Amino acid sequence: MFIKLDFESSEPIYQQLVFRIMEGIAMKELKPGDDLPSVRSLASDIGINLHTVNKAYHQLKQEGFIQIHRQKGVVINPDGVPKADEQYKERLKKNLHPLITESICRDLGEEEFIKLCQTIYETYQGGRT
Amino acid sequence: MFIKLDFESSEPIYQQLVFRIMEGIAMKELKPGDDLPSVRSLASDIGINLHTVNKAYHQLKQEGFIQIHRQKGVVINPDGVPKADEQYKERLKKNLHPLITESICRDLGEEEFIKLCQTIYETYQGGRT
Amino acid sequence: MFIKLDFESSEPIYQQLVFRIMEGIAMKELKPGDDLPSVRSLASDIGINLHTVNKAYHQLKQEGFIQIHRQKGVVINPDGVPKADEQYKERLKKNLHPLITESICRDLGEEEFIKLCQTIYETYQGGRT
Amino acid sequence: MFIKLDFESSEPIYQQLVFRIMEGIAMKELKPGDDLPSVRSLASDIGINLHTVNKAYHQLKQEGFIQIHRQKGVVINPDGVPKADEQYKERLKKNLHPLITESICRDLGEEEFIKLCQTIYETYQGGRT
DNA sequence: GTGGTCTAGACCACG
DNA sequence: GTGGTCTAGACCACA
Repeated sequence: MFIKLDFESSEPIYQQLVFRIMEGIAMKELKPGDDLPSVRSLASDIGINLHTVNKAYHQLKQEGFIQIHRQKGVVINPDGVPKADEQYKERLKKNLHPLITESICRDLGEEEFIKLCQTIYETYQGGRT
Repeated sequence: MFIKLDFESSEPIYQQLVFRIMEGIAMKELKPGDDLPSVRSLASDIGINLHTVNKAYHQLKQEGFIQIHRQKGVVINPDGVPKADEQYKERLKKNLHPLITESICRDLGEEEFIKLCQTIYETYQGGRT
Repeated sequence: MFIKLDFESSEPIYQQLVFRIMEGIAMKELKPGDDLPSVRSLASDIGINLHTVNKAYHQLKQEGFIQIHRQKGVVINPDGVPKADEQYKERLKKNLHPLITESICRDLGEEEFIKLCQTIYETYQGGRT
Repeated sequence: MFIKLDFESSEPIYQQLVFRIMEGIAMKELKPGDDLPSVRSLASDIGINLHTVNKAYHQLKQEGFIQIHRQKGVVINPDGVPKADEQYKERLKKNLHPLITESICRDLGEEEFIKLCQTIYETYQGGRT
């Protein structure tokens, strides 16, 4: 797990962290049951405050990606991550909408948009090599 | 132009407003050269602060969607909206990335994801009905 | 809204605060749409840190009791509080279980236990007088 | 005595253990004078730390449920478990209060709440089957 | 050692 | 003035 954050970005650090960990899961670098570093060690590794890590972990817990055991630490949800349900699809749609709207305005066609998505999907094709 | 904002959303009002106007353009309800309501009238129509409308307009101007003339008012850029360039594609990719990452985690396949995008694209197919 | 907390208690302050606000709702002192004090003012009123209030508010938001508007402040969910669903009943049962278990051990009969519950329910009978 | 603990729960292990043993007593599986496993054997049976079992035992002793003899081991209090006194009722009430408060907020009526309690009481009706 | 809680103080975006 | 974020540092319960 190499975690690289962009401290210049307006995206909150804890949010970036959430996505970096999701990336690890999508990449199969992190598998159900795997340990995650403790809030303290991860915080000091990245050079951020432990509360920031905590917030990221709690959001991931909230969404069912990880489990937090009081004294033992943090693990990827051994039962696997919750599947996409209707609620998630709605959320996804709502997030996708403005991106597509602007793309249409800028004359970026459906085919090209989808090709772009596929490019990103390919990033995850092989998983860890 | 019916503009509906979600005041409960965590998305800033001005940002929502920007996208609503982009939607109008994508829907062909707003065409190059068309007038937009003045800051004042739009603000009072929607019932929001002047500054909020102002911020939205300036962001749209900044991105080349509209022109703001001191006395004549606000119009959709008569030369049309700037096309998608590499810089935009990069931005789009960056925004798309986390959405795709989470979808993969949640086992939402590429096909389904793309189908979802197409569903949204269809919304704009006919333009205003 | 008079909010009294027990700083000696082992129950976290933010948790107590959550229940005090729920009490206000149960008592009909707080009705859907009502404003709640800002995190800062409530914190200084009670004499605790604003982060503690924040945590309480976010838990209430999470459970659908309140809405947090970025700049406008905090209100009781205008659509009313979410009804008890199966999930809640399960949680309630799980919380009730040990209480009943110990009561049985201590020879406190079902009738007396229920009478005790009724006593508490009566507290809320009239609402605010 | 089958003891099942939920290591994912936020409830401390020793607390869960206390309630499991109370459950045994409420179920009449454990009767006054009965032996309990030694700290060591119970800990290794369940796969938890010695200290954790110790803490649970001492809490039970503190409340008069069990007796701990240096060499003879641990037994359920031969004089029976202490009856519910006023102090216990106060504690019970305090624990019940927030559960009832939230139930009222969620529109779960008194009748249904009591029915739920009765359901739990029934679990103990027949004792061990 | 772990996470949970609380405090204190700071800066920022928003409206 | 509002909530959102981040930092820093402290104490506690648990195992």
